[in-house]
Amino acid sequence: MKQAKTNTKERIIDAANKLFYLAGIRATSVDAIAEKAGVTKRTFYYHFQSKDDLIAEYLSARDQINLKAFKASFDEQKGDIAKKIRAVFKSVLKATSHTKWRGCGFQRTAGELANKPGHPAMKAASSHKKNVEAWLAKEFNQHGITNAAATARQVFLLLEGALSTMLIHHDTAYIEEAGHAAVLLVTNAVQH
Amino acid sequence: MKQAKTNTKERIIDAANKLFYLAGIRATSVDAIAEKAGVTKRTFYYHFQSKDDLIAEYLSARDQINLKAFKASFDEQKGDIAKKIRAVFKSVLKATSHTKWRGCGFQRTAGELANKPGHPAMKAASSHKKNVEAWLAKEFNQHGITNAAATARQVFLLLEGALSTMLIHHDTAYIEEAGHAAVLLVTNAVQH
DNA sequence: GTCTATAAGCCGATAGAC
DNA sequence: GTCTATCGGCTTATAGAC
Repeated sequence: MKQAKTNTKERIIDAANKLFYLAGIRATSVDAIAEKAGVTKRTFYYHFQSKDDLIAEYLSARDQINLKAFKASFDEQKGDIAKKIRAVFKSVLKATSHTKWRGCGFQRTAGELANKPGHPAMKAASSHKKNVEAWLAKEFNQHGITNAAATARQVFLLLEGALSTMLIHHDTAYIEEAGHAAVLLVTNAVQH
Repeated sequence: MKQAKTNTKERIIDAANKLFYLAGIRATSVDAIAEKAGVTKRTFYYHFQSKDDLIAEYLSARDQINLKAFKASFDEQKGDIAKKIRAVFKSVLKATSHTKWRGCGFQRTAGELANKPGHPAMKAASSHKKNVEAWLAKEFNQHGITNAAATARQVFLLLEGALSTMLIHHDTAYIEEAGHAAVLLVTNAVQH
């Protein structure tokens, strides 16, 4: 029945999410995913056309989850736009402080697929990052920042740089410094 | 004789450099590297203990090459610190405009090895990024910026964010916006 | 829709010759 | 220091049964 089909597919995506994020896409075999999901490979290939197909679905499923986390930390913080941005970076600091944190899954997947620009997972990564930047631009615009698009891009770049660097150095001081710079740029933009 | 040994080893590293950067570390086989270098696998394993060994040497060899490129664009530009930083971002714009550009090799390698924190290649990536940041801090300090370390880190984060994002979007507008923000932060820091 | 079994090939690494 | 040959295992994906 339909119910069972959906559960199985979601269980496979859940397993892929954990394994892909932990060890990377190419280092994770279909065998390992099927085993973790508790299904055989035959079942796996019933639900997914190929491993590439699963990779794309894995990233697409992460898009709204990550975006909602950003929005939540922003919306929950009361005060001016500088305070709200500070809250966003603080929530990233908290997320990246976990020992299980292994960088940004979108960045890492894009890195692994760098030689396949048309890959659906690459499009999913691009789409997600555009969504984050567009959300920032929308909020900045609503908070009276005239050059909202440019400022949003600058804040976005600081965030991405910190995510990338913290994967390499495992030092949360980078997201803090990124937050300081972001607040500086936003405050500066409000006054113009 | 020693001469021949050195040439062979360098030829293998050259081949690895091209293939690793093009397709990624895990997607590149030792077979493919040996073939491109024009040696057999037996010869490969005479010069390198393992594939992991080669990965580390590949990144270590890139450290000074990249760093010198940064320094050159900075030193060649005459004028104040803002102009020099603008020149650095402009040189990155030029480098990332090539169709063969596939992101930052250090970021991509670190992403693939995210689950192996002690891997020598991860240490090489960390070391390289620290060198870039430390070089910026040194220059900022010499150019009379009081909070040189913090400003250097902010500029570094903008650079890293742009490199990461351009791999995903293939849009050089990001390095331009990063450059604008960097100049803004540096100019602001000079005045304090 | 899920199972067992297996294809066909590529992976990193090694053996022995010279 | 470089060659040919090959190991054992893992890879994505498929075949046929129920």
